[in-house]
Amino acid sequence: MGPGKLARLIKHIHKALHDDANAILKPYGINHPEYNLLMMIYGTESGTMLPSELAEAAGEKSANITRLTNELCEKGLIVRASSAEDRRKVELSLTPAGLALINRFLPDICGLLERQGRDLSLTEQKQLEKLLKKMLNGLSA
Amino acid sequence: MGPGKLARLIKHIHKALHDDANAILKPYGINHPEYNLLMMIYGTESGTMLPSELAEAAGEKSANITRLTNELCEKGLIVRASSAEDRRKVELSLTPAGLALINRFLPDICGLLERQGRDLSLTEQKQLEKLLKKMLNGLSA
DNA sequence: AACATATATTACATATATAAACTATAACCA
DNA sequence: TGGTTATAGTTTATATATGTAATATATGTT
Repeated sequence: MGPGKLARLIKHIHKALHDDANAILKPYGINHPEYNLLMMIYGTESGTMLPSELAEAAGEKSANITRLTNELCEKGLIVRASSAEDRRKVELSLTPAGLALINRFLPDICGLLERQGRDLSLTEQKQLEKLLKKMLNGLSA
Repeated sequence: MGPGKLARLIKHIHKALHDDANAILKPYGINHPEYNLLMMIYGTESGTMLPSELAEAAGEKSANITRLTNELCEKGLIVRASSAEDRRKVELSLTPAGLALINRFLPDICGLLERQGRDLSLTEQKQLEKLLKKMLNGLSA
């Protein structure tokens, strides 16, 4: 195998995923990083996440999280509330408008996800996920 | 599988690969995108590539290629020469200094590539490459 | 010659990374 | 208690990276 071949493949796929997602999300007024944050909050039990948790999960720097969450707040999609137990912490949660937006773009996103996986069987997707996880283990992150 | 799980894995791996490569390359005065361009020219038969070919192969916009190749020119690692057959075209090739730099950082890079694959057997690496290629087919790029 | 196309660059706008300083709160400990 | 240190998040400034659109130049076409 050519040196760095896996790295190049990953780069191309990452770019394609990013561009496709941005194209779909643009009509909804958000970009891919903002979408990721919304979906992470959406996916929690409690309905809230801390900026530090988002930074960890999204692989972004805290300064970027502040910028991105500022944008989401200005758009009225999420709100900040200081935690009752530890008032240094900031709990981020979806507004009704944020939830409504998710429900509006979800069909489009599901279509995208389906297209992304259409060339792989379910078994292959599982296998790919397993291998990627294994690969990630060996890396600095 | 959670929706977008593959996309998140790809994102994290891409970031880790990018950061690791940048850390290794920094002492040599170049970054990961610049390294990619050098290695692509290095890998050709003719020893030269056009900006448009680099853009295609690297998945970068042509404006980015101009910027990156400017930097490489200023560092004396590559040179521009207008093509004899079609003077719109610009042929990019390595200088002796560029070639020497590649030979200097190659051992470090090989070490990195080995570490990146250390958690996967050769069979698994082949399998992963196959699945990634298949996935890339379904994407817009 | 006039027009359309291809290639690369330029100028501008946006996005992201990095690092330092700052606010507020919490934890610790003598 | 009072004083120190640590943590969470934001803010600010700066640097780097990338994307978009318009421009210049060369080529091909009719």
